Amino acid sequence: MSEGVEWSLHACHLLAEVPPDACLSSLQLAAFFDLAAAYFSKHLQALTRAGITNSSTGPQGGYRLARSAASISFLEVVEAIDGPAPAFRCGEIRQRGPAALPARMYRNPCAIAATMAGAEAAWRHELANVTIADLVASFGPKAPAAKARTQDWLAEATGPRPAARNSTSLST
Amino acid sequence: MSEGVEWSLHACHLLAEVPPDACLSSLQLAAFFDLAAAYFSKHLQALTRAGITNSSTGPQGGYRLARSAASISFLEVVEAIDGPAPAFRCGEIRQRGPAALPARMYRNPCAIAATMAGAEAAWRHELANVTIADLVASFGPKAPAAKARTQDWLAEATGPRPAARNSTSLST
DNA sequence: GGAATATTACTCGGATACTTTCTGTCCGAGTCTACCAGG
DNA sequence: CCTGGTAGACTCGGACAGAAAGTATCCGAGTAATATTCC
Repeated sequence: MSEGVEWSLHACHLLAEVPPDACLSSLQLAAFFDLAAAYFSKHLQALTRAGITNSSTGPQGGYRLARSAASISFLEVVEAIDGPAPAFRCGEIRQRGPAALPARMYRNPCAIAATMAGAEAAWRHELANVTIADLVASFGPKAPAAKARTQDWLAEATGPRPAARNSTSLST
Repeated sequence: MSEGVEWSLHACHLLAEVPPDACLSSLQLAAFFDLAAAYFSKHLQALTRAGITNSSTGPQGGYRLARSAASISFLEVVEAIDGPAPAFRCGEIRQRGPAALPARMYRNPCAIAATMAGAEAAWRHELANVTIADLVASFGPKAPAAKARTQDWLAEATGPRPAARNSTSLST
């Protein structure tokens, strides 16, 4: 599984903690998790393409959740990054080789493919039943210190306009 | 997921249909499914390394199941080919960045990693509950024609010694 | 004819290239903000 | 003082290299059956 899945889930969690009118740029998100900003933005683009996040350009622009955190499941994020294709792809090799029968004889699905599909369905079911909102809900009680720290960082990131922030530039 | 998983599961199914004293070489197995023999043997080696199959060298050698088909689960085969590592690997990125806390504060597992692990456990549970014997049991009733065809091919492959097969060689 | 032996052919196993996917980086198009000039 | 225009800087988005894993192939070590030779 792609590493970007982990990054994207954490990003969605953080975006869910942001006030609804504010947003975070890819640089801010990358800074929060200490990730390669350029590569991370690639995954954020995928989230936007999937309708999970919205993006705004220009100053004060960035990403925000496109809908409520309760409506975004883990599965959606995973599929947005890794694609909707199932991990196991049946090549129908049972229809090949000297002992094969005419194609019309294979009406039942391959038992191997069916089993793998069932396992994958169970996996997807688990991921579909957990949302970003669940993540947020468990964050406060389980890690109050981290939550407070995050809120402070968010207030710093979204609150003050960067109008007069570099009064003391380091010009030679 | 690697394509070799599909190949290996089909190979185990075919090996389960073979009489206990006989065995099939990698060339025979590859011929049955019309696969690249050299690459396919690589996966069969992995199955042997995992203790799923036994191998014999020399003429009349080949692969056979190392134990009963009922004791070989799909999960074992998948892990033999793709490795036992979980698909999702938690990079603990929550511990990075400017809002991170000292490492000792992170005693609870990452909620994201826990969710992904839970989904993967469900997937593994499904695969652990299906064995090669189940495959064999469903093969006959569901596809009698294919089963008969397979048995014929196996009788041809394991039965006659290839002593005097090339009486008409194509020499010049 | 029977048995021991050398030969032969066939098997697996690991070491070696090639392709696709994933990872990582960069620059351009578009947009909002802030500043400046004019009325 | 207010308004319009302009310049600037910041954002996303897609196009461009590098690394890793998966895919495909080959040849060598070892073994069991076979054919030969001798008794």
